[in-house]
Amino acid sequence: MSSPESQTETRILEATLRLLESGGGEAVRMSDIAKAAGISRQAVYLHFPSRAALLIAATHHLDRKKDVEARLAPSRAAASGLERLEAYVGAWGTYIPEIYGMAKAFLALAPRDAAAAEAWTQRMEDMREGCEAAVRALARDDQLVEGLTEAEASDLLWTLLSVRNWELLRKERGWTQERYVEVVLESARLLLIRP
Amino acid sequence: MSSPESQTETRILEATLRLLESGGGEAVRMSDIAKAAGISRQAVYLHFPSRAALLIAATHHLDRKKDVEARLAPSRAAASGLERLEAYVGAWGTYIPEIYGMAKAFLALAPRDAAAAEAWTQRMEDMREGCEAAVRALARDDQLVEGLTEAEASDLLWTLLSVRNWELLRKERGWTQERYVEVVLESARLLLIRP
DNA sequence: CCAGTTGCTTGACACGGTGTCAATTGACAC
DNA sequence: GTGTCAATTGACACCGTGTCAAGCAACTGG
Repeated sequence: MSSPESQTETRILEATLRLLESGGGEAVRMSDIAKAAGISRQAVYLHFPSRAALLIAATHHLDRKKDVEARLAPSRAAASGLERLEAYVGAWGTYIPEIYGMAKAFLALAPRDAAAAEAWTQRMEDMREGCEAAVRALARDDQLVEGLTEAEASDLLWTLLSVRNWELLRKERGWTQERYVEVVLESARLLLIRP
Repeated sequence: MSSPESQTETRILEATLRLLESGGGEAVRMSDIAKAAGISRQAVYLHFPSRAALLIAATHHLDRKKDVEARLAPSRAAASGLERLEAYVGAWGTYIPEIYGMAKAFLALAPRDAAAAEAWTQRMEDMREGCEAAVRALARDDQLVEGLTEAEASDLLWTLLSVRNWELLRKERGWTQERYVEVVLESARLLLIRP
């Protein structure tokens, strides 16, 4: 799980990310990854016991590469609840496109693979904690809308920010990334801030 | 596609719906359906050329059974834009749970089957037309929020009402169906109605 | 220099699920 | 009876995942 990561492992993970990034999603087979990494298909199994495990390892690799923590720092540092909300929505909204290939692979695998489903659920759970923190900050400022509990408000924000929604607006409906962030930000304000 | 539907075909379709309804989703194999319909696996292929085609036929069967048109009538008949929006959100919001099994199967199949993806996209396209109509009615009443084009407002409503969002709130976060409808309705008002 | 270990290769194979094909059977109609 | 139709059985191809065994090349240490 957390052994120092050999030369070859890194190559496999990098190849995986490369393939996922270029739209692949489901169509990234173990053999594709092996080929991209320049090794045999079987050799991949010497390092990762299953496709699900490889994908999970690849997300960790991606997180380290993208430095998730640094991105969330501004949100955590925000003075007011409103600022915190805005920073969080902005950060996550711009993070989604970078992890979309990964997300797609997980979402496609999840219905058939319990381990993948579990891993994805966990990540979404983590994301929801950010939502909760923002909502709590709003509540502390007495800025949270009436008519929603803190839990409900967190769920609503979490849903609004889901990768699927991003996919719908960006990919299906052709929104630009800028417009997506603008509208989602404004929506979050309308839904969560007391008028 | 639209031949009169034999005895056996009906039995297959009914069996399919029965299995999908009981949570199955992905785990509904051709052999399961055959067994449930009381025929051999191969016989299913005598009536439907592929799993995707069978699922598509099953949605049509479901639509007829659930009488989609009747459900949408109140929305179409609404006098004001606001009423139309409310009727539409209410109707669709209560329809989702009834088609959820079906939707799950499509969503799981779509990444690997172009025909299934196409069929699902088409259905979502139809649903979006309802959103567009509601938004147009709002605009006609001069009630549409500023800052969104009609197309954007339709997309936003369409996204808000997505099956995935329903799934997130109801299945992942444990919301009740009533609360889901209430909150989504109120959200639609907040996002789309000029204050 | 040889022995052992490590990391990879090749090739073969099992499994599960979809989809195809051929031969057969049973029922019903003319 | 003969033909036709709907279904059956059994076998098989294809794909992608995952497993296993044997071999090989390079490095390491005695």
